[in-house]
Amino acid sequence: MASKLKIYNTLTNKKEEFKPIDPAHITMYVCGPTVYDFAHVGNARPVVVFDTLARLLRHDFGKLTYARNITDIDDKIIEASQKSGEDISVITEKYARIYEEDVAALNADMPDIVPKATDYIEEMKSLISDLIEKDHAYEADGHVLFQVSTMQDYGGLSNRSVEDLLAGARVDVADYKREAPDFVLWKPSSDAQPGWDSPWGRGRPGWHTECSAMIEKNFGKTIDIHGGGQDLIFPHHENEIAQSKCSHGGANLANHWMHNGYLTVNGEKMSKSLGNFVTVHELLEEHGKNIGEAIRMCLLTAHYRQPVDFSSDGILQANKQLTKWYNLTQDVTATKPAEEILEALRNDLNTPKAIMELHQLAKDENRKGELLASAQLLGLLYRKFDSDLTVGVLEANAEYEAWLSEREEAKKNKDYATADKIRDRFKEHGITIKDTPDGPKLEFD
RNA sequence: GGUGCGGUGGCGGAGAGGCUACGCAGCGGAUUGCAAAUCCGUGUACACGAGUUCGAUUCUCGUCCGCACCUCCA
Repeated sequence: MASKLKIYNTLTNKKEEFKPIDPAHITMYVCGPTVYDFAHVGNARPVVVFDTLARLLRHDFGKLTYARNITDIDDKIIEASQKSGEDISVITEKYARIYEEDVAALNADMPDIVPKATDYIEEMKSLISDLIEKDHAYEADGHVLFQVSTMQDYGGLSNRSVEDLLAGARVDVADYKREAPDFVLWKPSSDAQPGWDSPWGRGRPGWHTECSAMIEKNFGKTIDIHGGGQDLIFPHHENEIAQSKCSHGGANLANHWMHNGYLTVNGEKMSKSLGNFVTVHELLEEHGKNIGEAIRMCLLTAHYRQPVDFSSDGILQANKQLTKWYNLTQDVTATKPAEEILEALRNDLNTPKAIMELHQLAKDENRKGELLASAQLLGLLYRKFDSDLTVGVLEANAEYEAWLSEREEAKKNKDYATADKIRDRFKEHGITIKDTPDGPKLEFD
């Protein structure tokens, strides 16, 4: 299918026409979580962004293979294990499961492939051997390091030059490194640490190695799209490129590199280290699973390369809007996504514009089917309508029921003083009563 | 210091060289016993300075400010 998709490519810092290697089969890889803790809303942003892109790609091209990895071997995990006394596999399996549940609540489909780092140890080892053979890597003190200066165009993704990196080393350089910017491909493990036998002794892979190995195994040398958060541009993606290119005779690892902006809190990046994070899990616990859709909508209200500021107010506002649309499309059958929406999305995934178009469609009596189909392309309005969609709607309760019928009675007798008194009584309980054509409804304030 | 992304109405947030989205809130009105919901109406905002142009908020340069990466981080 013909598509005029344009995406911003971090490699060139330009918006470019998307040129698939094989238009009949698109390949995309996105960096996933390191599973040792709950994912916060910032971690959820790439999930939602690339899930939305995946939906568009499937719509436009038909076949897409989308991979998102799970890092299940990492120093942070080892640390967590030593702290809690739990086995590493217990920790990683637990948090991988929670991650999948949380992400499902955001209506992000499971990727086609979810490779785990520990399933690719052999592939990583052969990549490392290959790099040593090609004189791009060297062994030192139980480590294997990639020698950055052996690659001429290192730094192309993040616009850094090897000279600058050599000159600007600010951190203490480990003494086994030949040069400051060299990075670890393999590191030794103590007996207490998990490790695998290798030609360089018992050890474990460095962080960047897994993605290169997984991509090669699952897709080959070059994929269409590689995605992740902006904080991965350097050093993670830069180093992936270095490893893969040097091993593959200069072939591009990915033709298009896409990076989403941060989720911020009061203008600052949401992050573990700043402590200003909110986990998806706790939001779901607090507001119910259905709030996941509102979180998704919030994340889509800003363009993916722009920062989006997190606030619970924003989520509630999104929820309100979704409820309106659900009401509007109650008896509607989805038809086809509107051309306006597709056009917006094909322009570097302009989701804010797409949402604006949803508002327009909502105004048009004759385009409800398109509204629904378009929203679903964005991963919204996917649930069957039911009256409990509203967050905070109360369960039936004998006492409240009694008050309600008392009030209905008063209303029937035009005894509005009593009716309003009962409304005030609800108010004191933090509940707002709303008379609708279907009878009174109660909502938490 | 290097690299990148930004500064748009009360808030959120698109956008294009000239036609100045959209949502929320606000205000006015319809409707409602009153509210809620709904519907109608209502707002010329684009950091600053210079330049290019018939015309710039949109292009160029400079200034100021914010955020981020350069160390683990989506």
